[in-house]
Amino acid sequence: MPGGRRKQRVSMADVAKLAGVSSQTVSRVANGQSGVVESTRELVLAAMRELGYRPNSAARSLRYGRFNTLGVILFGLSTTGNSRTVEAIATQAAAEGYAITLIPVGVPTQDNVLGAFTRMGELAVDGVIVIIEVHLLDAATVALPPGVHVVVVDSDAGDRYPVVDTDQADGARQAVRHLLGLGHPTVWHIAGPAESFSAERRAQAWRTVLEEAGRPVPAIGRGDWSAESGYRAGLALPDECSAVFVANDQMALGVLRALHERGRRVPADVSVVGFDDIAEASSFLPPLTTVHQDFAEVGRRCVQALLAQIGAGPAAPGTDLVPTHLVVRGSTTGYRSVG
Amino acid sequence: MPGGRRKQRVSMADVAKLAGVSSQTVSRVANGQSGVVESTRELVLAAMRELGYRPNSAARSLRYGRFNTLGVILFGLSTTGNSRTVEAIATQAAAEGYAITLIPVGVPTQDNVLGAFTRMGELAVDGVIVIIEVHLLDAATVALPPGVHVVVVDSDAGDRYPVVDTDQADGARQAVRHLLGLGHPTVWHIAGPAESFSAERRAQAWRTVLEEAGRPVPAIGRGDWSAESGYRAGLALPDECSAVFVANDQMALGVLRALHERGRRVPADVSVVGFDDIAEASSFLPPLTTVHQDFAEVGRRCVQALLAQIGAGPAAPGTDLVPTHLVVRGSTTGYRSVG
DNA sequence: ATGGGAAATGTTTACGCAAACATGTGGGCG
DNA sequence: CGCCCACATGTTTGCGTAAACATTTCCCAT
Repeated sequence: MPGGRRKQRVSMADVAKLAGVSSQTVSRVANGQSGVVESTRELVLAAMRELGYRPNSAARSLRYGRFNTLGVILFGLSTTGNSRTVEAIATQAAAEGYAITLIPVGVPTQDNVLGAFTRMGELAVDGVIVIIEVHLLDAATVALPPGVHVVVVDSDAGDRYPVVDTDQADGARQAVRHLLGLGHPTVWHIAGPAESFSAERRAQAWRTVLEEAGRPVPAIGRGDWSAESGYRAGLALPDECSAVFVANDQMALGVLRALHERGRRVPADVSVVGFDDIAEASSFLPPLTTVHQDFAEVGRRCVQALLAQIGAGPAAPGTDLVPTHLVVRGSTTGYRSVG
Repeated sequence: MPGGRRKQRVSMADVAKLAGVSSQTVSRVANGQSGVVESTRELVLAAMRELGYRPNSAARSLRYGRFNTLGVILFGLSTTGNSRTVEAIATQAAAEGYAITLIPVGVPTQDNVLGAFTRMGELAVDGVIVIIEVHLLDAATVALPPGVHVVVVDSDAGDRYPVVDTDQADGARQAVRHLLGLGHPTVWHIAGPAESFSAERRAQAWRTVLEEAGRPVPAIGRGDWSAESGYRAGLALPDECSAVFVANDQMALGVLRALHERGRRVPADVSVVGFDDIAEASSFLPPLTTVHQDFAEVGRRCVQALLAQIGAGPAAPGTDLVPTHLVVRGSTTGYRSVG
């Protein structure tokens, strides 16, 4: 029964023996180097096919000192932003000849982050992209093995590492100004969790715009990014609220439901703006006005920044902001004083 | 300028020299083997810390012949199911001491799939999980390098590989039976793309239940899983439709919007059932009755099945189905004859 | 024909780690 | 007091690859 017991992997030496050449010649053929006569090349290729030869990447990595792999440390793929960013990273990395290794951190405790960083030090990666939006990163950065190339997404570590991020603040500004421009006296805000940098940055921008416009700053609402939490926050909005900027689209969905249940029409009575522009936003009832994030571009820039580091040595800290833009749909309209 | 040029990585030999022991002793300490006296261990650990030693996983892999890494081939993380399955896979793999490498296939053409499989052959992975729901897999399987351990998700490759999948058919049956049980004369269906196995299996089960119940089988609608396509399909539903089973929650969202625009109330005039139970489903207007999929369990079983193969040799083909269950919310209600 | 030289191919070596085997060291027991 | 054994530590070796260097081949110019 052939194949019952898996044979050893085929090495260059095996191919060389079958082809009757030296293993170095096999190596040359495998790497497409010149200096191998056509007939020999054919011979070697035939032997490779016959034996099903596949290069051993461990040996190759050992030889070259590089893995052609990037690590991505994150908490979860469940948030829209993360999965889309990771997808873009994977795609861009593949285009550059790199594979990506996922290093999930289960629960966002500091211990776990430290553990992931430690493990990562032993992983076969040439560089790391950290997608950890919470403040935990602060304390953990000290544990990052020295000499490891790092790019951080969505954080305020811009003083220590190269950071790529969506221009959260500008997106929030656009959202709030849009609502003020529609004549609303002020704008309520339902923010994400306090530990999140994005949430803080969006909330901060919201507050600043209101203050600069001399408008009252209403009490802030809080959610945990989930639609359910948005629903609860929506129920808590006061009756005089005519415009609300919600920190992400999922929570905005919950807000729409809460307002609906309270008999408040959107946008006639209340205008709602979200953030992210998830694919479903245009199918909400009503279609959601929201801030579009270019996750793909974030992923792309991450990879480029990291590869640049790997190629040219450590990069200067700093923040690279990807622009956002407001997409106006049906959930916002001009202010009409409430009876 | 120290650090301007990155120093060579620290090897066991460096640590050994500093600690004044042999590299083998360093190896023993690094792997926590017994047979090293405490004082020596301390010495070595101190040297490791001082030099910032980190084991080289390429050398380790070369030595052991294993990578402790699993590959995941997929088209994209943009679908809810994929990203949640991948997350579960990553988590479970991490718990078992394995990292996971993502191998994205950009556009689902056969060439690209073949390319990914070829590349994968050269990747540093001990096994592969294939998450490719479309029929393209058929032709591509021939390209899977022999001797590579494989588990497939969401496919009909059960005759060739071990397959783990959600029990699509049973979920669809529950959905349709629920609607019939509410008194609806028949049930419309908006299916996913024809190339998708899941879509086909859900549609097939829908048809079978109707036929077994002796009900008329209405013309099938089609979408591409997106909310937008669900919207279009919803606009196309005939007026006499009182119950519709939509192949995923995103499309169901679009259907809800379409029905709303047409002035048809849900669930009073039309009952709607989705599939997936995404987190947002409970915040739709109205909250969506849908079939819950346990993506986490799928991911877990994938990893377990794959590791079992790696440990014990090739596994028999076959399909491992993860149960689903219907979650009844506000989008379905008893049939009332229309006008 | 013959020497020179370029092109083709072969041989040696090191990458970092750890198993297998070899050596050293000290303590217990007859 | 001496022998032997258990345990600590050192040395050798090979995993698969490819750079660096060595050798062979063969064609061409003289």
